[in-house]
Amino acid sequence: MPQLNGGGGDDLGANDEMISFKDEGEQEEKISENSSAERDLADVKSSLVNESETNQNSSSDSEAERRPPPRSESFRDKTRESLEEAAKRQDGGLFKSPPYPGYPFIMIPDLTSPYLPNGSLSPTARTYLQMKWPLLDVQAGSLQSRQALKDARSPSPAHIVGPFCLEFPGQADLSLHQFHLSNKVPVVQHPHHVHPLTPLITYSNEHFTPGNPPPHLQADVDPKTGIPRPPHPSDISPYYPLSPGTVGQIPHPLGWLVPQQGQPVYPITTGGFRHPYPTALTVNASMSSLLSSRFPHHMVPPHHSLHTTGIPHPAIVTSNVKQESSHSDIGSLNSSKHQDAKKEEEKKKQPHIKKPLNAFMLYMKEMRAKVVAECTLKESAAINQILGRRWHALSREEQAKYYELARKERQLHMQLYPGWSARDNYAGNYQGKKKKRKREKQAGEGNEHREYFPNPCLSLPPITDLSAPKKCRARFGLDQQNNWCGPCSPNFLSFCSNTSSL
DNA sequence: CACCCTTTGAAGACC
DNA sequence: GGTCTTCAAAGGGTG
Repeated sequence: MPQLNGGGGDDLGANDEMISFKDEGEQEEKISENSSAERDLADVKSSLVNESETNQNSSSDSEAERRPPPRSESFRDKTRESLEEAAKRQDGGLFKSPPYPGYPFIMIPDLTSPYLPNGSLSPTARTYLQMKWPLLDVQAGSLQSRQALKDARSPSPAHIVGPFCLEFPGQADLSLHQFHLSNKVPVVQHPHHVHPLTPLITYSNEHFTPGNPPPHLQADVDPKTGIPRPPHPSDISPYYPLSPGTVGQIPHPLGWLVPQQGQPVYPITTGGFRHPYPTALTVNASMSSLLSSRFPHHMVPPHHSLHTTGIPHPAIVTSNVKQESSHSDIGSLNSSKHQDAKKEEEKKKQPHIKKPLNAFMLYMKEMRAKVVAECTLKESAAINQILGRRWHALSREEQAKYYELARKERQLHMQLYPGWSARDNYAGNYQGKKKKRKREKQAGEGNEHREYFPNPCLSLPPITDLSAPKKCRARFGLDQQNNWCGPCSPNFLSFCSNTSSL
């Protein structure tokens, strides 16, 4: 289990002890197991890398280099080297080896170890935790069961297996040091060179016997994949004291948690959250002090309820509603209309809580600037195509970082907005900015079965949607085949099979 | 000015 | 349970 070098209380030292592979044999086994699948994936991925991209990124290229080498031994060695490098680089000692072979993504520090013999938190641990998980100091309490439920179905991509690779600190990929989750926050180099993804990084197994994980972790296994899952943040929250002053000094990997340079980067909602949001989520004293120290008083309501604390979150977007005008209109409305208007108004007052970003979105956010800089492209659609391909070209370990980060985002989002559902943002529910979805149009135009020709500069072959027949079947059902479009109808299929056999 | 485009992933809806 | 749809970000393009 990852942990801080807290046991001895000597925070940043003892670099040479950091990479202790007590479970090396076991780990090697697991790596070997995964290596073939990893090779396959790497092959598939490398085949996805188009020429234009590789040309564009001759400097980087290194995507191929970054991919895990086929040999597990060299992979392990490389990992070890990277770990050592990383450890030397990372303020000495915060980053340690992946102690849990079975915990591919374990990045939560061992929170039993950061404490000094006298019971207090070691300075390093305290600083680290304050930096990385300021908002996780939430007394999750009632949330835990719910979260556990969600955890069980939270994504754990089957292709992401094996020990978490710490190669990235050793990579000269600046972008990884620029990671920000915040909206509209300029990408900047991390001042302390603390990897922004540090929550994803494992620590020394000093206090862990690989085969004997803590009980609360043992039980945390993805029921679908069987892959052990890292503990969710609420597990660590009780050990996560905050003191105002230290947090703001270092940009948070989840950038929105900490206002950048004192700017209210994210709009503070004055309307609070809608009623269904429970008040069970509370902020402990240290959290409150953090908030009150970092935000004006009017932003920090006196009472409990994290969601009413006015924590600036990028996910919150207040709709631009002219409340005054609606007030003046109310008088002229009859009672029913009045009520409707009132409801509508209240609806409009609700802040728009955005979906947490998924792994790819996080990746895009980080890499977009880099791609824009490398290419002359400015069109997001084209850039996103490139990013999509790069995403596939990423090694499993690199993708795992983003999956893990996204998972933490979701957990955090869930803690901040326990009652929120993605459904809330569906058109019709959200009264703010609404888009006319293209899908609606496509359904009528029947272009859902078209051949898809992506950006020609990406030199991709056209993709014929072979799964098309399933669409109408899913949409209308088997008993309404008369509603199926031509290509979806069984007759059409038999016709195609006949003609193809000719 | 609102929406489209384009990507992947998560979650909800639908059959 | 499988499939589809919507929405997350981004910003130039389009009507």
